[in-house]
Amino acid sequence: MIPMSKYIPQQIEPKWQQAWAAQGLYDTHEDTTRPKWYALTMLPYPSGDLHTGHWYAYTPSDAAARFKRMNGYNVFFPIGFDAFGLPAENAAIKNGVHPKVWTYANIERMIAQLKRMGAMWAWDHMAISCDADYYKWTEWFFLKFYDAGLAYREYAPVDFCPTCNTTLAREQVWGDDRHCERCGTPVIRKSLQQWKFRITNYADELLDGLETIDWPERVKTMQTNWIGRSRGAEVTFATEQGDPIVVFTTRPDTLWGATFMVLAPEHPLVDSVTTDAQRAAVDAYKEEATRLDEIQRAATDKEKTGIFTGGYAINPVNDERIPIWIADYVMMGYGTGAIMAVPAHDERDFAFARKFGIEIRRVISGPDGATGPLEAAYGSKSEGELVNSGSFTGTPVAGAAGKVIAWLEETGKGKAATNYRMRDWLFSRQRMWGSPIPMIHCPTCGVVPVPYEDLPVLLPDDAQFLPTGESPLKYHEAFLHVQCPKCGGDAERDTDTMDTFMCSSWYQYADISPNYLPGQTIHADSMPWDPEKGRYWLPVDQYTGGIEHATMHLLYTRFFTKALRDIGLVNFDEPMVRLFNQGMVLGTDGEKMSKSRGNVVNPDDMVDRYGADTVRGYLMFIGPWDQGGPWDPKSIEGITRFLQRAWAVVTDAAHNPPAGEPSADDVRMLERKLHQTIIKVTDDIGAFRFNTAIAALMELNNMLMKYKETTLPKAPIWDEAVDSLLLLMAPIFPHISEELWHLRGHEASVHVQQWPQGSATKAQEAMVEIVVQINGKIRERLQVAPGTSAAALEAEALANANVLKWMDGKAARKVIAVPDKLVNVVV
RNA sequence: GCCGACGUGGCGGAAUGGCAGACGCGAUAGACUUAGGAUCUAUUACCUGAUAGGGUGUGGAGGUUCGAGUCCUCUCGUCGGCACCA
Repeated sequence: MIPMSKYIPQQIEPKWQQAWAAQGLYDTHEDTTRPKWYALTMLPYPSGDLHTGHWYAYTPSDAAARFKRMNGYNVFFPIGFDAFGLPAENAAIKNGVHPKVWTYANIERMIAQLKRMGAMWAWDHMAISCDADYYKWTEWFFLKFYDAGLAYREYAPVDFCPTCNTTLAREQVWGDDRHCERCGTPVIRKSLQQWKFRITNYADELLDGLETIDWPERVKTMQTNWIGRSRGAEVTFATEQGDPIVVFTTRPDTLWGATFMVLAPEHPLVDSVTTDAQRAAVDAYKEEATRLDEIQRAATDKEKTGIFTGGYAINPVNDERIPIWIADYVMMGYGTGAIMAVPAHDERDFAFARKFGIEIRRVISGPDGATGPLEAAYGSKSEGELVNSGSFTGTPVAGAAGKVIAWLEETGKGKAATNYRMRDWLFSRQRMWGSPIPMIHCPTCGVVPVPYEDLPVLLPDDAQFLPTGESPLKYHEAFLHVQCPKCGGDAERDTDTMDTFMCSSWYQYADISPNYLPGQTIHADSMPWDPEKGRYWLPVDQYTGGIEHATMHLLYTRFFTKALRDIGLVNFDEPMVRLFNQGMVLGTDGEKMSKSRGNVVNPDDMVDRYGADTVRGYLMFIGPWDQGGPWDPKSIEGITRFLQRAWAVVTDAAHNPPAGEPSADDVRMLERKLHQTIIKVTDDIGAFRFNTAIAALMELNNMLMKYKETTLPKAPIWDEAVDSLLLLMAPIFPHISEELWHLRGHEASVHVQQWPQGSATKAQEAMVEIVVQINGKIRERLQVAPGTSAAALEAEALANANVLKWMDGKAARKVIAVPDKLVNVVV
């Protein structure tokens, strides 16, 4: 007899967490007899305080991992820290503590907080990206990319955050006001020497690969937009002097409508095409364009400006002479920095031509055959046909572009071309707390890579942090000065560090065997992780994390994996087979939790009060995981009550059983409910629908609660139901289910048990209720055996007195009968 | 401007085209209790009605269907992404 007792999570949770750790219950072992499952959640930054958002990201993914494990998978579920980053450095400047000290203190604190979640993480595989034996490999990857021609250094205008005092990648500049993704400050433009990765080499593959992975459509759409592939043609115009000017166009079918050409103000041919008469005005315009920042230039509602260069270009399709203008609506950074302007069929060119009185020549007829003057640009690609277009006149516009491209290629006037919106990944950061870029600048030899054998380039532990806005590495003599590996002469190290997205691009590989080959000399042909373990575990089967990384981390890590494949380190194309984006848990007021709003819910307080199981369960109960939702301080009580009732079901039942035997009907009813619950919970957890899984668990428990003082607990089905309930609860509520499992006399952990098998036959209702509708309105309900045929249902319905009453003597015009569902009589 | 997601009780939410509102919170009434912000029982979309019953109802307007929260068209609103990208 299980003694009656009370559910006190504060007693059982630490007890089981310690027991699990002592037993090594969650240690990872390769095991070829079971299918592997690599489950990973985006690693946290060690800010020093775990917030509710972390709980919302991690505890459901833990439940999903536990579920997989109980379903026979050998699950690898690592945790670690994405530990480089600016907050550590800012703290150093403020408090004079080295970022390393600050970071590792935070990590220690956060590990303690994370452990309270009761998750099944493989702590023996924890990777920390600021460990020297981790960033040794980050540097190694850089050198491999450099050797493969994927890393290059370029002097160009770049986005710079004046608050973070560093350059940013385009992906890290957000919103209409072009602000810094991490601090919100609007960025400024600076021209600097910066390191970039040729992610654009993989643009097509990054786009096409989206079709092969099971990722949310939202992320795929965002990446598709971000990559921004557009297909068209490059057409070579010529200046009157004979210099070629290549333009990119998506509408080669409108070439005959080009009435002028526009160059970006920065275009290299501007000076040579400009006539002396126009030179002063052109120079003034160029200066004005440089002065305007990107935001002002990019404002779409801005009035078009531009100036005639005095020069002319020859349109290769008809040898027409067209004026060359410069205008800031043409960007040097996209396409070729030059366009053919077809005002009749492009909105922007139309506005420009209207303003400056340039000819608008129609080369596509309207859907009605109209060829008259246009009041607005007509851009249809499907309706109308080409007019005034030489030998192409009369070609339907649908498909015309392809025909024109073929002709351009035949005649050598142009060729098919594809352009991308995405740019190369600028990853140099002018900050100290990141992985050093292992490059040396030698006055004699130029830029020289650090030899692989000399890795890692270590960050100095004695750097001085001053509020100058500049990296301490620039002033650290011991770090800075180095002998050139090539000529042996005095040289300097690169003082930029890598974007932390470089570190997080490969943590899924680091986790396999963290800090691989610690302290050892590594070479160009070394392997950054244990190859045998890698073959077993990779790639990641299920990745989870926030959508905010859609065009940053989630794009970079895909690029990284494709580059590793081409270098020969992995044999797959995509790092994460499946992705799930959880939503955001909001404050009580429905707004994003923030200190300034004062709506922050501290998870540690909640765990102190309710226990981890309640917090876990409540977060999963709020709503669909990908939707997020507001924290309701009252609603969480419902989960605590549920757990208390589950406790009561186990500990109270059959203390004072009434005399007699349980009825067969009751036994059957409980069996039915049990199997319905198993089927529902299995489906739901498998699809991350934790909210409805918990609702189903509550329903089963409510039934057990209702019958616990009856004779039913004497029946074997009772024990089966209670044990199954605990098994079904185990992924979401690991502590209480473990405690109750043992209270019921089981020896082995609930978490190593087999997931219960639901039986559709046993879940079948004895009688089903058939709704009878007259003209779609419910008028009667029939109890019939499941599977009763449509014909039998129809007969029974039409014989029913109440049905006949509502039919009001009219004949049935049509009867729809659906077995186990309904009968609809149309009169 | 373009693309995408989402609009259901007082609240969070549930519903393979087939009984709208599961489950939970809150509320109301009752039981137990010295007490209750504990626990248990019952009720709880709205209108009407004493009950039975009847009617209405998933942002709005149409449509498809025997039948629509679900599918289609238009529209309003909220949120997100992209945007002088040629």
